[in-house]
Formats: sequence, C-alpha cells, structure tokens
Amino acid sequence: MGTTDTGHQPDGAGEKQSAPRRRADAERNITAILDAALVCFTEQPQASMTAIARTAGVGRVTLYAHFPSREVLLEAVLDHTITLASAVIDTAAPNEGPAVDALSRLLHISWHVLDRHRRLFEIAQRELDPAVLRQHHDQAMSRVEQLLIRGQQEGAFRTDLPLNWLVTTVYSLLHAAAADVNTGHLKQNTAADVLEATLLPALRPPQATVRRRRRG
Amino acid sequence: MGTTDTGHQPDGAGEKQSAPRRRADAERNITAILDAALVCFTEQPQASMTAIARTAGVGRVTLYAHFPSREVLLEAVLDHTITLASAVIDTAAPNEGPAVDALSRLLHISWHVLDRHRRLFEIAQRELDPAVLRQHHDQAMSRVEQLLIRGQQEGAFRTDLPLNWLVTTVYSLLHAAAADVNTGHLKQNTAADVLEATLLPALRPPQATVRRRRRG
DNA sequence: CCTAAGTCGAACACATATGTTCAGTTTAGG
DNA sequence: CCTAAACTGAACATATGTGTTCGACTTAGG
Repeated sequence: MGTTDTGHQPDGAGEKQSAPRRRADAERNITAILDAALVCFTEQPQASMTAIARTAGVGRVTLYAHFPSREVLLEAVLDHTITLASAVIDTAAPNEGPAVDALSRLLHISWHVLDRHRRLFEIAQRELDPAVLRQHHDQAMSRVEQLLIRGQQEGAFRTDLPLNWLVTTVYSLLHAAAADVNTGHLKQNTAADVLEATLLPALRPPQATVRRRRRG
Repeated sequence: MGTTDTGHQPDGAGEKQSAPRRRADAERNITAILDAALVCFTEQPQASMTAIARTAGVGRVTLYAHFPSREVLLEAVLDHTITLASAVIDTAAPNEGPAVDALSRLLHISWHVLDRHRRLFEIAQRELDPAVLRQHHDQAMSRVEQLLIRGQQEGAFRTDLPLNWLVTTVYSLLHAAAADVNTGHLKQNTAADVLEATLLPALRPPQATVRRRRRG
C-alpha cells in the first residue's frame, strides 16, 4: 500500500518505543517537519500544511503520513518545544541562589526560548482544544511561577499584586522585547539587559522604593 | 441597476462631503457595519466578511457595496477607531499636570480603549500594507509617547532605556491586563490600579530605587 | 540483492472565503 | 405617490486550504 500511516508516535513526551520501529529516513523527516513547523508557525500563525511541508523539504503526503491533521501537528510541535525549552531553562538553575539573580540568569539565557514558546502557545490557544491546552499551559508557566513564588518568600518580589499578574507581566514584557528585536528596534545583545532593567523594578516590593529616611 | 457602489467615502478622516450625498439608511448601515467589524475583528482576527455582515444585520452584498474589499473595510475600521479613541484619550488631558498623574488618569480612563486599538492594530499589521500602517501606527502611539517624553523632561520617568521601549512597555502591559480581564484572571475595576502599580515602578528612574544611604 | 517501508506528485472530494452579477423587493425623500 | 437609491438572497466564478487515494518510484536495511 502506498502511504505509511504507522500510528505516528513522533517522540511525544516520554519517547516510549512501543511497537512501530521506524526507518531511519522516516525519523529524519519527522524531526525535519517538526523543525519546519516550529519556524513556520512562529513566523506566521496561519501557515498552511503545504508551506510547512515545503519548508521541511518533504512532500505534502509524507507530512500527512506522520501527522494526520493540522491539529495533531500543532500539538506535537508544542510538546516538542516544551521539552526542548525545559532543558534550556534548567541550564539557568532557577531554583538556586537568590531569586533576583536566578531571574536574571533566566532572562539572559532563555528569553529567546521562552518567547518562542509563548508565540507557539498563542497559536495553540486559538486552534487547539482548551482542555488539552490547560496542561501545556501549566507546565510552561510553572517554571517562572515557582521562581516568582520563591522570590516572594525571600521578600525580593512584591506580594501586593496577584501572583498570576506577575507571571503575566514577565511573559508579556518578554514577548514585547522579542518582538522589538524582530523589528530591529532592539538589539539582540541588549535585549536581556533592557528586560531585566524593566522587570526588576516592576517586581520589587513597592516599599523598597518608598523607604526613604523620613527626615525634615 | 442592482447594487449601489457610490464610491464609498465612509467618513474617512476629515468627513469631507465631496459629492455623493448618501441616503439615511445607507449611512445607518455603514456605521452598523463599522461597529460590527470592530467587534468581530477584536474578538477573532480571522472573522469572515459573512460573519461581519451577519453581525451588522445587513446582507453580504450591502457590505461589499460600501466596502469593496476586506482590506478597505479593515482600514476604515482602523481609521474610525483611531478617531474615536483620540477623543476618549483627550478626556484624560494628557498634557496637563505632572506626567505621572497624567499617566494615571490616562490608564484609568482609557486602558480599555487603548487595548481595543492595540488588538485592531495587530490584525492590521499582518493583513494591511506596511506603508499604510506606518501613519496609523505613529498617530496611535504618539499620545503615549509624548506623555512619556514630557515625563522624562520632568525627571519622573527614566532615560536609561530607549524611549521606544518605554512606549512598548506601556502598551504591552496594557494589553496583558486587558487579556487577563477577558479570561477572568483580573477584575474590571482593579485592572487600572494593577496596571498603574506595575507600570510606575518600571518607568521610574532607577536611581530613585538605588538611592540608599551608603552606610556599613 | 531483494523486499518492505517510505516517499513522491498528481488528482480527487470537500469545505470555506472572497468578490461579482442579477433580478426582485423595500424604502427614503422630494 | 412615485422614483431613484438602497437592500436583499440566490447563484456564480475563483482561489485556497484540508485531508485522502492511487500508482510509481526510491531507499533502508536484513
């Protein structure tokens, strides 16, 4: 029979090699598709399957052989990216040392990765099933969220605003910086510093600013 | 002759009543379409012409009679919204009093309007001609930009980061707050306060925070 | 080297969106 | 009240996207 359709388990979460041992070129094409889809989706959300196949350098039929629908592909890309991003984020050792320093490391190392993830998530948000999104969302946000909680406990980050809002603030400015780099308004190498200079004052407890010697 | 096609000048910028005096119902439908398009576009960027016509309560043909293409409609909506938004923004008297207070007024009065405008602009950004966008963009951003410049001159806002970035920061957090209100994470009435509490520290000159008595 | 796994382009069915045309109906407004 | 302006649904042409099927070709890998 012509096409493949071997059940397609493109290294989902825990790379369980259950049944269908794939051939080497199939494996190679899958990763090529995943990479191409990542690029295409982040560049423009409405990227067609045709465009993705072309970018990956494979036929459209091959694409459908591995990912039977756009929805499946998008979810696979999301999953794949989260896995890669997590590894990069962990490089910054977000759980060690003062929270402020950890945040600084996180920003410098992975602002680019985090933004890519954010953009992907935005697409998924309006194309994927909300139920499926929830778990992806939680897994994605948790890294930054935990860091912020730790900072609050240390007294380094403010507690007068909802935690959720602080997370949103971080991601929002992260995205803004990435977008400005894209349009050329901001330089690659200064982005992290600008981001840090903007975020830290916004996250600091408001008392830290007001605490001025109450003299005449 | 069936359809209308009277050259369609739906109150563009300076409402010049050049030649084609429109009938009352035509005028009424045009504003209905403009309103409907605004709602549809901001709710979901890919809204179809059919959906917009249905929302406006007019036939699809009527829509095309006034706005010969999706592109024209989008541009008209953008133009219309900017005009309306400008009026609301001016209510906050952004050029009077201390810049910090003016920003606070601006946020409380018009964060919602500004966000609506931002969303529209995002859509236009990927559907309209870049050249056309430029002027719209400048006209939109200028209000906030001028306020920030004034604040810098007063010494109330930081000058260690690019002005462009400060504008981006304001709009970015504005949008984030609006999105959080939409998802229910933030309450309508607290949004402006949260926004202000986050933005002011981020915009303040960094010296104000660091200025601490250098004691042992 | 030989077979099954994989790939390929072409073509199909289907759905949806954009504009257009037409013929019939409503309505504003003098 | 009467006419021209405006609205209407139905149907058309066109384009693009999705997902499938088919037959032929290539290649991995025992």
